[in-house]
Amino acid sequence: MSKLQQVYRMDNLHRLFFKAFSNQTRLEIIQLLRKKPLTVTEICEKTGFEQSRVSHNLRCLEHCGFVKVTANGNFREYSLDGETIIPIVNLFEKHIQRYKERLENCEIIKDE
Amino acid sequence: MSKLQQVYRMDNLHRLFFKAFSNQTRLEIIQLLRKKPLTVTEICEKTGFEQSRVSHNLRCLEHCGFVKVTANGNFREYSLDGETIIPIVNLFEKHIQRYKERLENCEIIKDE
DNA sequence: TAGACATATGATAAAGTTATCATATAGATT
DNA sequence: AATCTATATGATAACTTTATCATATGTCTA
Repeated sequence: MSKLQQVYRMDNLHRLFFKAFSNQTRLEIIQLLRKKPLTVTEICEKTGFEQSRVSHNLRCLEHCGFVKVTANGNFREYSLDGETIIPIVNLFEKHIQRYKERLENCEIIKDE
Repeated sequence: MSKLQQVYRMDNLHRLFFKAFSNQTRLEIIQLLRKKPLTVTEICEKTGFEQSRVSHNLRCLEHCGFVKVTANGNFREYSLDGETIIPIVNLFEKHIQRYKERLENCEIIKDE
């Protein structure tokens, strides 16, 4: 693999990683799971989101290694992957606090 | 501001923050600027991207506090914000290395 | 001040992402 | 086995994001 391909591949992985975070549904789920593991139904109740919306996005989060799932009878309990995601989620406050007004006003990455 | 509003506002800021990262153009620019400050023209040459594409995305990055710019005659030199962004960019390798195959195969956040 | 070079910006078509709907699967309970 | 409850998934319309084009602005030098 050439240096250029490697750089490209790396950028692409970074992009996919950040994409998983850059969606309100997934972020709200992540924030909820920071407190404790939850079932799909519980996530729906707490967020008000539709069940299929939650399931689709949990599938994404699980696939990308953000959450783990354990089957429990009829229910499936989702929890954050403590080793990698929790420390990352804990890290962004400094930048976000400093630049919150700007983040909220960017014309490229828009708040709807 | 209620607790709920505060949580919502926080999630939204996180989402905007990650959005700034979740785009290939912006990530390639960030990776280049990790090495040294560059002008718009230099970024265009190194990436092969169109000038207006680069300028639009630099505007976003500057607005959100990721890069700083200094005017230098005709040129404008862009550099990474060392205090917040460089440490963040240095942090993700562990997760990305561990889950790279999965990131590349997610059906929700797709590689084009 | 004219023109050459560097960068910025508005509008918009094309591309990508998301939520939703309808339906499927799977385990529990009767 | 039939039904109920919990969760998953495929298809797609609606929405969002992006790159591009055309053009504007700003700065330098002759």
